[in-house]
Amino acid sequence: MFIYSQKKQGNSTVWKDYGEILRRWITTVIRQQLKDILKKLFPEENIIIDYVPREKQGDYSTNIAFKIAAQKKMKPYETAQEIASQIHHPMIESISVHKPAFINFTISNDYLLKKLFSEPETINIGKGQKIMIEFVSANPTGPINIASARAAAVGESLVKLLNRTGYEAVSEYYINDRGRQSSLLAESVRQRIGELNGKTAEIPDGGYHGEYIIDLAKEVREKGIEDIEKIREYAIDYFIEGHKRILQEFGVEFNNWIRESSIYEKGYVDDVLALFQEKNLTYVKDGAVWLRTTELGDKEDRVIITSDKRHTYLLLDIAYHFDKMKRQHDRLINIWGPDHQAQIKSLQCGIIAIGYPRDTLEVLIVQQVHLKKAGKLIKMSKRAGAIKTLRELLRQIPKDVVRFFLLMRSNSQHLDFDLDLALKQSDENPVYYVQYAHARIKSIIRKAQEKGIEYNNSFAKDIIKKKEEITLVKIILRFTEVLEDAARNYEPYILTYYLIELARTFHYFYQKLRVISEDEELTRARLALINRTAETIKSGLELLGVSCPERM
RNA sequence: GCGCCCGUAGCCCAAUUGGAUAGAGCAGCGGAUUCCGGUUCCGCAGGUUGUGCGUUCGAAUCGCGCCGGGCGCGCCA
Repeated sequence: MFIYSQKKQGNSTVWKDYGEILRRWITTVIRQQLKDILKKLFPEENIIIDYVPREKQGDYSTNIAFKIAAQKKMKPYETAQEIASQIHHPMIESISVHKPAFINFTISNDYLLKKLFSEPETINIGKGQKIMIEFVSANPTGPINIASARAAAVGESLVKLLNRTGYEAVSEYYINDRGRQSSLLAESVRQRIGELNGKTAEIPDGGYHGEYIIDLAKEVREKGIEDIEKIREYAIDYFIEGHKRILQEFGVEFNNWIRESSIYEKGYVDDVLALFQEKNLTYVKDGAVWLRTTELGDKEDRVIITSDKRHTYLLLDIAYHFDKMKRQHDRLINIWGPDHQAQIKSLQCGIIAIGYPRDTLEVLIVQQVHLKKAGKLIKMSKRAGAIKTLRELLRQIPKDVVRFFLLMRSNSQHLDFDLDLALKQSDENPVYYVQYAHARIKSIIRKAQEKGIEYNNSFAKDIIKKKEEITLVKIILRFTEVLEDAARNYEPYILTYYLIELARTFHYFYQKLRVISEDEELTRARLALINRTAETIKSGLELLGVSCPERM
């Protein structure tokens, strides 16, 4: 193994401008800085910076030597040594070359600590791009179920993550307030009203059987509403209000609620049809109007107007996305359940048809949620009354736990929601584990204040040097990198896992070292350190929509 | 039949998106703590990454074929 220590080389020109360079670089994420350094040496290459596996020497690592060696037909290990010898930077304490050809960087403690206590970074991977995320958009024909709850948790967290990383992101909820489903709803309610009046209810095919319809019917009867159109209106408002209330209770608020009917009112359905006509993208077959989606990459052409002159959901969806783009968004993200997976392609073709690039729209499929109790999955049938709703879930499990649990898996993973674990208020429950770390820190800080100990971020940085301290410093500094990864991948769970690890690292630190001691200088430094830890936990939980109490 | 997702320790899941000796938690066994919050920490044990080929310096990750599980595939939304 080769080690190049920059200090030993005593390169005075490198070190002369240390202060200046430090000020200039300090606001950039470490991983990005290393990328920039290597980019100067290899402008053509896609530089990849990894974390060094635990128990290995160094903090960050690059595989660039493998690629260069392959290109130039050189030996990887020697190439790595040569590259390593060319890199000098004040933040790098030492560079080492390992086995096949990894180049590892160890960041200097001094630099890490100065960075930790400098101004918080503003991350800007989004560069002000305007993104709209549409999610939940549950039909106003029944209560919000648990699958939608997951979409709500993911969507809201994503909006926050994207805004935190330099995008301008907003959320939207789309309401299907017209069309077949709402007609069936209205008729189902009318039948139930009839039943309340002593007749036999005849729920239409595809209608709604749930008991919640009976509650609604009682209300409608009370108000004396009889006209079917008025019933439809009332029923839709009833559910929308219910959705708003429960989502608010869940901590999810949308920037905008938009109704399908408003798309019609703006004339966008006709505009879109005219646009298709103009581009010769439609034709009539079997009395229906078809969109030539095959020409845009779909498997088959799709019907947009049925032979009995009804508009299909696809046409409406395209018109709705036309509306979204009219509102000056650079990109659109939709969060859908797996049952809608087959529609992605058609809609993206629609996006092209109205004149935007295919990747303007990205659809995230968030997989289903299964409830688990006593080690067994609870069967969720779509039959009336058997649906597990968000409301029911929130009656049993605290909001914070539900949010956290729903963000513990990657979007594409099926999620088993363990009700027994969720109910436990012990360290087995990861939400409390993370919150407890924060509360414990706050308790220590209160204790210090009672003793009249003042602390701030300006202390001699070489006081912090124990292994447990430095490990904590490093993991806190990774926070911004984690936010980038989570935002780039649209995966809040990356942040969830990070917070558990951060809490674990703190608990370990706490177990090994005392914060408040006889050594006043050290006490002040450690108070500053744990205070940064608490701030990071709080900031992370906030992005997940989970609260962060001072005491528990 | 076709499309998408998934398969990793007894259980539930990670693995920096192609990197180094595959890691946490739970369950099991054994320890720590006069103390700033014991809702904490440490150790032990646990693996042919469903399976077979292939791609390359390097594969849990990529490609093809099987096996197993889930969800879709309307002139419904």
